[in-house]
Amino acid sequence: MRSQLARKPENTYHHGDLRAALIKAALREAEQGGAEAISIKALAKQLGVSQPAPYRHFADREALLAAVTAEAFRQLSAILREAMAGTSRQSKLSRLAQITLDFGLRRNGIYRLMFASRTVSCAAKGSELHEATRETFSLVIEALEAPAVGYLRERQALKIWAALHGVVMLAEQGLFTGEAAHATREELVEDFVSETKAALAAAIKGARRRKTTGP
Amino acid sequence: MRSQLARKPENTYHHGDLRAALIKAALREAEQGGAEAISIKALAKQLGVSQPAPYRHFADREALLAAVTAEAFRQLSAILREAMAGTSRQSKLSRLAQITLDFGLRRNGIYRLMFASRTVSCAAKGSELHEATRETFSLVIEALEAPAVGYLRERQALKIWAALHGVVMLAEQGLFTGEAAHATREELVEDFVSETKAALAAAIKGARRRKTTGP
DNA sequence: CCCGAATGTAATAGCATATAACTTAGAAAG
DNA sequence: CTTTCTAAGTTATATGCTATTACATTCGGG
Repeated sequence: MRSQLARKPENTYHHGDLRAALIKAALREAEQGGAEAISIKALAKQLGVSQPAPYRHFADREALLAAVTAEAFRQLSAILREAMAGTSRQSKLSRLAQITLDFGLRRNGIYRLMFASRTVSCAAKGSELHEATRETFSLVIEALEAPAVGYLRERQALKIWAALHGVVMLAEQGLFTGEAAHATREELVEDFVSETKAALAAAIKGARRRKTTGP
Repeated sequence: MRSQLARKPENTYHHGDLRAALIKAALREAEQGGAEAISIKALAKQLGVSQPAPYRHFADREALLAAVTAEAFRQLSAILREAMAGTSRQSKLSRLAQITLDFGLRRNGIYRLMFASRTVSCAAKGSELHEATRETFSLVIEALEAPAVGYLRERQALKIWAALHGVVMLAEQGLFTGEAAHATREELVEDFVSETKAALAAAIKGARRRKTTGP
C-alpha cells in the first residue's frame, strides 16, 4: 500500500493514490448535485490525469459510484459513532436521529447517493457497499439500548430508521416550508424517537408477560 | 387542440400529440430504471420522430422529467382516491398506506423519480409538478379523517407520509430481506398507521382539555 | 539488473444532449 | 380560394461523457 496523497505529486507519471483521490473528489462533487454530478472525465481533469486513468481503478462509472457510496456510509457511521460516544444512554437515539436528519439535509447530494439511488439496492451481499450499509444500520440498533429480545429491537430500529429517512425526503421536497407547516422537521423526528421508545418498552413488557404466564 | 392519439398516424408529417406520447413513453421507460432510463433520443426513435422533435415540447431533459413526474403524482393520486372511495372511514388510512407501499415497490423506478430525485425539490411554487405533489399529500390529510384542528391533522399526516416513504426506501435497499428481518414491510406500515391514529387521538384529547381548562 | 505487473497516456468509437437552419402542415384572415 | 403566419417536424452539427484499444512508463520482487 502506498501513502494516501490527495494530489498528484507534480510531474510524476504515477499519481500516488488515484483510487482514493477519485473517491474523495467524487464525494465533493456529489455534495451538491448527487450522483449525476459525478463525471469520470471531470474528475480526471481535476486530478490532473488523463480521462481513461480512472478505469484502471474502477470497472465503470457504477463501480466508482458504489465505492463512493460505501465511503459515504462509513463517514456517516463515524459521525454517528463519535456523537453517540459521549451521550447518555437515554438520549442516544435522539442524538442519532437528529444527526442523521442534519446529515440528510446538509449533505443532501451525498444522502441521495446513499439512500435514493439504485446503486445500493444492486449491491451484492458480500460487497464493500453492502457491508457499509449494514454497519450503519447496526448503529441504529445499538442506539436503541434496551434489555430487549433481538428481534424486538430490530423491529423498532427499522421503524425509526425508516421514519427518519422519510422526514429527510419530505423536507427535501419542501413539504415543511409550505404555508401550513405547523411542525418543524426536528419536532417530527423527536416525535418518532419517543414513539419508538414507547413502542419498544411496550413490546418488552408484552414479551415478559407472555414469558411468565405462558404463551 | 388536437385529439390525443398515442401513436403517429402513419405517414403524416405531424405526430398528433407528441407531447402526451412522450410523457407516456417516458413513464414506461422509467418504470424499471428510474429517471436515468429516460433518454430523449430513445423516446424519439420509439415514437418514430427525429431526435430534436421532443425539444419542440420540452425545453430540455429536466423539463420532460418534471412533466413525467407530475403525471406520475397524478396517477398515484388517482389510484389512492379510487381505493379510498369504497373504504370505511376507519380503514382509509391503512388502505392509503398499503397502496402507497405497493406503488413504491412495484413501480419503483417511477417512485424514485417522484420522491428521490432533485426534480421535485427544484419545482417552482406554482408549477404543475408542485401542484401535483401537494394534491397527493392532501389525500393523506383527507385519509386522516378526524374531528381535529387542521394543524394537528397535518402534523400526523406528515408523520405517516414520511414513515411510509422510509419503509419503501429501506425495502428497496434490502433491509427487510436480511437474515434477521423479523417484520414484514406491511407489518411495519400497519404499526405506523395505528401509532398515527393513536397520536392523533391523544393530540385531540390534549387540545380539548387545554381548551376547557384554559391554557 | 531485469522482467512483469500495475498504472498511466493517446487515440478513438459510440451515444446522448442540445442548437441552428431549413421545411411542411394546418389554420386563420382577407 | 388564396395568402400568410405559426406550430411542429427535419437534417446537420457541435459538444460532452463513457468506455475500449493499443501503447508507454514506473516500480518492486526475484
